[in-house]
Amino acid sequence: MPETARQIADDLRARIESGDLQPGDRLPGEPSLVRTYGVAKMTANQALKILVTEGLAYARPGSGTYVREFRPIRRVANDRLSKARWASGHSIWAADVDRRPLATDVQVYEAEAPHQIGRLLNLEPGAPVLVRSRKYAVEDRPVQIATSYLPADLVRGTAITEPNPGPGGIYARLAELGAEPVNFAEELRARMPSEEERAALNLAAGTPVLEICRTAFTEDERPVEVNQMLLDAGSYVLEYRLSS
Amino acid sequence: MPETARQIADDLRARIESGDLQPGDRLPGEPSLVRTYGVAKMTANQALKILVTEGLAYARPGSGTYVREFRPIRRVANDRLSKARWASGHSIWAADVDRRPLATDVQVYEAEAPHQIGRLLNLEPGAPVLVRSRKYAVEDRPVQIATSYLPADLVRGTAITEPNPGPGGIYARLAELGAEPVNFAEELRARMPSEEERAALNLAAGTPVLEICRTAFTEDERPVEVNQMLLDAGSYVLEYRLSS
DNA sequence: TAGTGGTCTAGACCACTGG
DNA sequence: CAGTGGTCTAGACCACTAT
Repeated sequence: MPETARQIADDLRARIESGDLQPGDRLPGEPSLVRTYGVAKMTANQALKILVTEGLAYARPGSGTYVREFRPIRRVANDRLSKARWASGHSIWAADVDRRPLATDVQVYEAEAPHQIGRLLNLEPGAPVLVRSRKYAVEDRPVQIATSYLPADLVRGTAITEPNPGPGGIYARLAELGAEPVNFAEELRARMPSEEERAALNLAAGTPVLEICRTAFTEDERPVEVNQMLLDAGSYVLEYRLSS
Repeated sequence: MPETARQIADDLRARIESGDLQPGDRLPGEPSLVRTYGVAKMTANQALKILVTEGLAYARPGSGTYVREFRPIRRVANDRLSKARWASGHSIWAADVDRRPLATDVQVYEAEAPHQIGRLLNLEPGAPVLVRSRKYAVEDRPVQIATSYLPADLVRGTAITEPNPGPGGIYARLAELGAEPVNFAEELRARMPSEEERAALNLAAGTPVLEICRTAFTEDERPVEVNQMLLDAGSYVLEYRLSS
């Protein structure tokens, strides 16, 4: 009787979705599945692996396979409108408030603009950019990697070239330079991570990433920053507020 | 020498990322991998399966395993700002223009408001809602499922209850009712699809979905529509434009 | 008909966890 | 220490594709 691994996975999935198995609960182990379904150990292994790749469970070698939990961080893209009375407190996904990611591993250096980035920033090919890359973590768990690119000619000699750019962050410093970002364009896509990305974000199998490319523009429509972000999709809910 | 399947997958992934293997190209088959790496057939199979679950390849049983392509549709969430001169033509991901998804399988019916939806619409528990569900497809390939919920008391007896609501769509009809949506809140999340979702969107393994919940508000901050969307992440790039 | 991916078995060894 | 998941082998059968 083929199709056995999928069958077993279906059974377990049903038990998860029905609430019979709660987040954090331990699933029946491989030996248990071998006994109750009369299959080979590897088939039991594959059944569990299906749930892991679906993001419904995670395996802890030597211990067991467990139902995964989903407690996302809320990222509100739009700051000014966020105080609007509409859409306050009305969210479909529960999210922990005040679990704010903290920046770590800040690295700042100058480099030649990558092709795509230079194009977004309206720079000549090969022009220098300031690169600010950092990782964000919550409770020691990495949740996001971000890399900002700014025209080197614009920011050289300012606090933006420091790992800690001072109060208000780099946007405050840009404002002091007469280049305050006021408009933003975000491009967003979801996909499975590469092996390096999996390692860098310490992702469980079956977790997609959200890739965001945000370009910041001044009042006179000049692009002054490109920020490329990679988010652990299992840790985030994004929120956008739009008018008109 | 363990770790073999991952090694093989790494080799193939490198060849894909280097451009040695182009999108659409056929990967070395299982028998070929068995010969060149001296492994068991099942190990070769698992190596290929790793690339499939990573979304880098897809398998066509009886034919071969091929490198996947990524030609997304661009979805611009914000309409009014979309004509801004900033952020025009500056996109990081190439996307086909004019591959517009078409709605199919439109179903309209009245039902009791699901718990979460009722909350978002500020309705009494158990209040009736009009449900409009439809599927969107491009070139016969399904790319999105969308379900809208509107307060039944508001829209009963209007063209909104028809599968085809007329020119301008349901928002034009809402405007005629004095309930024009002008503000929107979108919550967004990426995850792996369930089995049903995989089937409904005809998704390849290793393709995440984007789940979007959009609430529409009138000028006087009244929620009038909740639209729940499920997108094939491999088919979409989302764009948001923000001010201030 | 030959080749392909999909799946299963029965047994094996490993590294790790937890009491 | 026993129990867990992770992986590999060698062989098998199936349904499908392409020629």
